[in-house]
Amino acid sequence: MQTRTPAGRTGRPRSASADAAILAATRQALVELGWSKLTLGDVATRAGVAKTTLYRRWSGKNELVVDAVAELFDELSLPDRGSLAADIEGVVLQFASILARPEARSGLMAVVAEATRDEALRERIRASIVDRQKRLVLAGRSRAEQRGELPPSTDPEESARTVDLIFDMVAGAVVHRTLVSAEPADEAWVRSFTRVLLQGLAAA
Amino acid sequence: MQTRTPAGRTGRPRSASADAAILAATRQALVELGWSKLTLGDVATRAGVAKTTLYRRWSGKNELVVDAVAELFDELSLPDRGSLAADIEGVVLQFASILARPEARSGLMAVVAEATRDEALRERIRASIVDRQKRLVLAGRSRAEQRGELPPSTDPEESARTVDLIFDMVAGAVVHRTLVSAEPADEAWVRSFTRVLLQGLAAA
Amino acid sequence: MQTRTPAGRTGRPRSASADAAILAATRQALVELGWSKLTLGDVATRAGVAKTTLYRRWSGKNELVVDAVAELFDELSLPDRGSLAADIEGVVLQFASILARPEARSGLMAVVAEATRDEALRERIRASIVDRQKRLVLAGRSRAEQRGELPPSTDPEESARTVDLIFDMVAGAVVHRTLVSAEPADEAWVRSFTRVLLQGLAAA
Amino acid sequence: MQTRTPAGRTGRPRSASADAAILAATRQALVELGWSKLTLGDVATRAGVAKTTLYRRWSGKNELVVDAVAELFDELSLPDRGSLAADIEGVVLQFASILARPEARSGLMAVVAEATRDEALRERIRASIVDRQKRLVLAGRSRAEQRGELPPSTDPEESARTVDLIFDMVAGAVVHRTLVSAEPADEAWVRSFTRVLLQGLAAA
DNA sequence: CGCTAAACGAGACGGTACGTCTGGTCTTTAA
DNA sequence: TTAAAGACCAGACGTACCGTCTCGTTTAGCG
Repeated sequence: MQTRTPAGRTGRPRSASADAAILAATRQALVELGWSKLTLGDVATRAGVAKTTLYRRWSGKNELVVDAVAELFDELSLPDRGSLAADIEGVVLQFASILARPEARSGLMAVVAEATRDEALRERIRASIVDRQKRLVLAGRSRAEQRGELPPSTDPEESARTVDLIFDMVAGAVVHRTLVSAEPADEAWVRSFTRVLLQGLAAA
Repeated sequence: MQTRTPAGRTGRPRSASADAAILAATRQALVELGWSKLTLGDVATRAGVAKTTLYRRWSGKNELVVDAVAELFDELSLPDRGSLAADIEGVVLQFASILARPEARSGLMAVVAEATRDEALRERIRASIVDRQKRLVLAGRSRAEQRGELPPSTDPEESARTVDLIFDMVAGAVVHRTLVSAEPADEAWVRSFTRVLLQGLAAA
Repeated sequence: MQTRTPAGRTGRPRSASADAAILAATRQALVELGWSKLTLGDVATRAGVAKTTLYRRWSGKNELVVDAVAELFDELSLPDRGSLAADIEGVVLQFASILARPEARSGLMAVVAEATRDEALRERIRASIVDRQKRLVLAGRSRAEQRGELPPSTDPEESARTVDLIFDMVAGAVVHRTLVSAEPADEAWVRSFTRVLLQGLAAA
Repeated sequence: MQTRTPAGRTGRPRSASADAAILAATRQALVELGWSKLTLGDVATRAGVAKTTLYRRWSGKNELVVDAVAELFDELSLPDRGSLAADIEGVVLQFASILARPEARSGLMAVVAEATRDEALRERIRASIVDRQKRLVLAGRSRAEQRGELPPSTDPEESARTVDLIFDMVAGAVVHRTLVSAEPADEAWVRSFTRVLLQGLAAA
């Protein structure tokens, strides 16, 4: 088993492969069982790891699931489709396709629910998932400015507010469509939604 | 404890007050403990009721919480504030204020998370909560048509699609703002959001 | 499953058959595994009972084993073999044959060892096992007095001291012979031992 | 840290002081925790030694405790008090005073209990503790023969049987009095016991 | 002197049992 | 028949030790 250099000096170093195996096992268990029937003992067994090894790295189910789900969103990218509207449609479709995967659906919503009572968990979600993907909004605007589709932003505070609003509207609408209304966020829906969003932003 | 006449004739009748006591106890437990630490035994104790009584009426934790949360949304109404934009701002603010309550936050998100793996639960949520509140969107549009702010709708299918889109955007954005971004959906934010939404709908 | 009337009024009564099944399973596990490898989870499984049922009745491994072992000694009796010496030989042989059983050996010594650090356990052992069997010494003396082999006891305190001494000598010697020296306490040994004991008591 | 020459040739020699530190730490832990709550990790920590060092020298908890307890009995000696009876009283009192120490009580009984299911451990106990102390019985008889209190022994086999019987009676009675009856083996008790034992042996 | 090889401390590893808690069911007496 | 009470089975929880294993680090004797 491969190892990595630990912070401290002495003692057997932690296995690096164990982390990856545990996160992969967590996602697999989310697919098969969902969040509420996922048990850490089962995850450990699937990962070929002892329960103690799992608890040595994560303090509980919520933290583990956040990390397992966060990795899923790293595959998001901003494809260059020629126009701002098309770029946004593209990334919204990618987001919808991730949310269509069962490990993302039940994992993400469950930790968000738990986070309503746990400030530390909320912060962990924001750091690992939300803020991490705001890069997409920023990249989209910067590319649109280069194309001349948008004027260069002047007021940075106003700009940040707009980024947050866009993010809440995009993520919120896709999540609600997918998970609550339980309808697919397909191309037609994404096109309608994107048109409303962009026209509204342009007019406001 | 008061009783009501049951359908059948013989035997001890079911207590009518038990239902209300159980739902109230459930909301109280959601406030204090959150969904994941809420136990049915504890709810029964708080309600002054035996566990068997609880199981006789609800099949499990999820169903109970859905009913307990659904009652919260019945207080939503569409105030007449003079214009479509103002009406929408009003109802969005009401929605945000409900979501600010802890029993709604953790209860709602948790059952939505569970529903990702449970078709029957998803249907129950849609019936008890979502579809039940679409009346607000319909009432808003009908009032706007009467005021002449909107032309009368012609294509009923197109109309239903628009209602769904509005609902996903409103509910999704408020939920994401409140629970994920963990920022308050205050008047300023609601005004910005409403403007983008209405302008976008008008242009599209 | 049979039940017995509980102290309280309401609620499902405890299963009486569970007690017997658990004690029997404990003895079986002592035979197969010994004290240190006996686990309460395994005992529960053998008894066809949930762990909670076991913990509801006994507070831990030691208390359970004391009760399981105590039952073994209830089969001791004082056979009438015609003379004091022969009676004593008989009961010592019975005692040795119980100690030859593996469930008695490892169970008894282990709880005695634990009792060195646990006053409550020591008291439980004395009440359940030791004092309970002093009846044999008393019965033996009373029968010997009736036969005229011993004069009637006069000083009750002196008499109690003698009973204790006899008990310590008999039980101690048999236990040490059987468990420490690991030699069988067979008829020859018992005869030698009994002769020394009785002659010594007679002379002193 | 001091070292002793090992059997092999090369490599770092084992630390001699580690053995003593470990045995002392074991006895200390027996006093504070008793056998069942004594853990090898804790003993290693107390001794200022790594767990691996401990396992390099002893194969497990039982072997370690046997060695730790065996050292306690090496301080037994046969004082010359002028007569056989007095000599025996003296050594029985010494034995009782060792058994009054908590590290001896819980340690000794626990390993005896374990030994009921472990032939190798039983042999180790007999070699390290029991047979090692039979020297006291032999020394006592030889001194009594020199004094003329006893005739010289003729039949060696008969003689060995008697030594074993004496040992079982003495050790058994003191252990039972101390650990099971939980009464002190004080001078008065020892005198009563010794009188019965010697008179019995003399008569038989 | 440096080389070699075993012993050292530290601590992570896969396991196993702990004693507790919860979920959902069942069995009693009382209303 | 329903209610309250509480025992029941099943199984997950998070912790503690077990005995083993890998590290990097001494520390002796031999060349």
